[in-house]
Amino acid sequence: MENFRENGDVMEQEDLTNKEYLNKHGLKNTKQRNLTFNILNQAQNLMTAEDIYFELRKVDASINLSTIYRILDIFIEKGIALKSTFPDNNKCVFELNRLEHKHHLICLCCKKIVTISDCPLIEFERHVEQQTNFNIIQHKLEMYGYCNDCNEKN
Amino acid sequence: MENFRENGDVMEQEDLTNKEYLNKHGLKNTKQRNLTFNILNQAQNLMTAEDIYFELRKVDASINLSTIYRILDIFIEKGIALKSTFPDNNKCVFELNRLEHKHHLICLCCKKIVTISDCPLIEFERHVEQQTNFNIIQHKLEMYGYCNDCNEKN
DNA sequence: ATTGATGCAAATAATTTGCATGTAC
DNA sequence: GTACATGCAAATTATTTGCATCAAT
Repeated sequence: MENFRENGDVMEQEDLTNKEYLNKHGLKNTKQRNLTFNILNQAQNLMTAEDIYFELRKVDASINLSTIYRILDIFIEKGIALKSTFPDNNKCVFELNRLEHKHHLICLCCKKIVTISDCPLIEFERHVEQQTNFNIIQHKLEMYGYCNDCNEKN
Repeated sequence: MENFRENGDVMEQEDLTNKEYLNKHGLKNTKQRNLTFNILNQAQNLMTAEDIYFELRKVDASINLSTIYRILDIFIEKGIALKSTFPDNNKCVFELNRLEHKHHLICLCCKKIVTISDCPLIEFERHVEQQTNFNIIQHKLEMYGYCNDCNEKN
């Protein structure tokens, strides 16, 4: 039911098994990658490598944190996942690269993160593709400011 | 000569001394903050905390790296500066929050970073402000894909 | 059979912190 | 004078790496 962006095309994840999806990206279909993909796919929020690790340990106690890092690196290189950092802490957070993606608005004062569903960038992406000859497959937009509560307090 | 975004308004940096600018943000005007601001203001590229540190040491050998980190934290909290991380290495890079800002397009394969001068987000920012009651003062947009060279190789 | 992936343990390196001293207001 | 900023040294912690073993193709 989820849509993924795939080299400029829309790809229906339900059309492919995880194995097919991984193989398509030149990746072996290992248990660890499969599980990591599933966790990210089900995630409601951005997850740190450790969050993913703790989830995976529930399923398989032998899994290792450095494996998660290696999987995330390769997912990022393939454009399967996206990595961000937010002010406040320096952990990285990860999410799948989806067609139906969200952006984030962060309060610089209280660090509250608000999710924005609209995305104004579809056309702009095309424009940049033509201008640069890149094949663009994802983007990340973060907006920063002060929320109403913090504005009123100051 | 540089324009800075300041609580939704455009502010001409040349109108204010660094001291006035820092004070306006509730910050004491210390030598270290003043120098850090100048370095970031003159920077052509994104700088790491260490880059800034090495530049500052040319001017004042007694300056300390942890001070730079503290200054950057506070600049970020005030919306004076912006922090990013790129795939490949996990150092953070910093830049001033300018009206005339750039965005980045990154090749997931060779990690090349291309600078995009257009920004399609001015109106969208207003829209999100109304929707969320935030006072938005900056944003960060990164696009990811594969460059022409890497596409041809694969 | 081959190539690449994983677990483990140890290393690395970026960033943070406690505290005594210094400095802007 | 007071409140906050800095330098220093030490601590923390996220992330990476080398290597032997294991698993997918």
